[in-house]
Amino acid sequence: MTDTQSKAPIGSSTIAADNLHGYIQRIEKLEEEKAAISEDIKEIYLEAKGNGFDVKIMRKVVALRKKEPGERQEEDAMTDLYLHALGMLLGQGGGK
Amino acid sequence: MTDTQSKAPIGSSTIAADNLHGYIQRIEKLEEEKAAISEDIKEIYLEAKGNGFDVKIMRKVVALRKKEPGERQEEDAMTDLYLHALGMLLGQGGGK
Amino acid sequence: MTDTQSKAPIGSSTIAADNLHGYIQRIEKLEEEKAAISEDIKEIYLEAKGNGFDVKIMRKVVALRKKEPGERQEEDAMTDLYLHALGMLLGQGGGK
Amino acid sequence: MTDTQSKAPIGSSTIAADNLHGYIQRIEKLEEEKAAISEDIKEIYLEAKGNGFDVKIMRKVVALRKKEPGERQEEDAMTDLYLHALGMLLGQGGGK
DNA sequence: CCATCTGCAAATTAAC
DNA sequence: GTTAATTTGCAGATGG
Repeated sequence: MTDTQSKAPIGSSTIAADNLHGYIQRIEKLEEEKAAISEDIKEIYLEAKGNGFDVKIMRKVVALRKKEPGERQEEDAMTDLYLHALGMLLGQGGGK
Repeated sequence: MTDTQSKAPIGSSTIAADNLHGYIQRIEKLEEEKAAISEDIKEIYLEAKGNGFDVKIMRKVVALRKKEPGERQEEDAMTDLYLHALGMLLGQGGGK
Repeated sequence: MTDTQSKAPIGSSTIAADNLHGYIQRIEKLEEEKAAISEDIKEIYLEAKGNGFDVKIMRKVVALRKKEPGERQEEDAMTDLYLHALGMLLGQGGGK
Repeated sequence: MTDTQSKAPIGSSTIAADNLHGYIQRIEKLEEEKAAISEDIKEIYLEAKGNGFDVKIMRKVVALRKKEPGERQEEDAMTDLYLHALGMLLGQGGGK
């Protein structure tokens, strides 16, 4: 197994540079797509605004709907955590 | 009364609610796509890392390429100016 | 009123450089203090751990206590927002 | 059995709770101080901005000064290497 | 237009 | 050493 293959990224060969190029290009492509989507979202908000809706509230609603499921998870995690702590206080294994 | 028809969700709440729903759904769909793309980007960085590249530097490179050359130079010049004012920048050629 | 006084920070005079120096020094001083406090906090956690407590849980508890008051505010804000949205749907002022 | 005395909050929950309380209080006190310092720092940046300095650049400068010179050069060299591999870095002197 | 605030992305740091 | 969590910096939006 040669050095070129195993690890060394740049400096030893142009293969590494090609790889880097590939990675960067793929990333930049995806970032463009992401930016385009952000644009689309903004346009929808504008359209909604044009139809009389309140953009700020809409954003809040979207944020809320995104959070709701996660919040339950967080609560569960806290419950587990408290149970764990309780177990510790009542004499279970030496607190880690 | 033209107000009801022409512009507003107001007054005919069902239609308004439907429209709102539509907007929200379109937005949430797009946000999902955006999140998926972010995931893809992260994976590419991971893959690159697995092949020996330095993720932090790659991010830096991507950021640099995103900036207009002029903007970049301006920022660099300003930074140099500040460093110079502080008595740093003793002539270490390296400059990023 | 001369240029030196009004705005231009660097390039025109050494006064600006001195000011910059002062700002940076004050900032760095404060950041050191901040880092020292972070160290102190870490030590307390270690001490607690040495006495059998679970550091991860303690961190969660501290975080929770920090959030609790704010969460009530957030809930209130959301309630207001919903009331507002409801008002909008029922025919009150044209959504901005 | 010395365990109860020597090490653990376990088994004597009141004492443990008291200890825990003490730790939490000390931590919260320190975190308040830390937050206050962060506020002070922000104010200094604001003040500098009011006197014509560029906050973003100042942050950059502070970050640069925090890094070991060697580390900094290494990072810069690596960035150059990557940019070079991508065919950029055509000789535009400015480079920070 | 400036300042403040929220939400997002990145970097640093801690836990495993 | 790698994932996960806290913290920090940045950008866009909002209100004065």
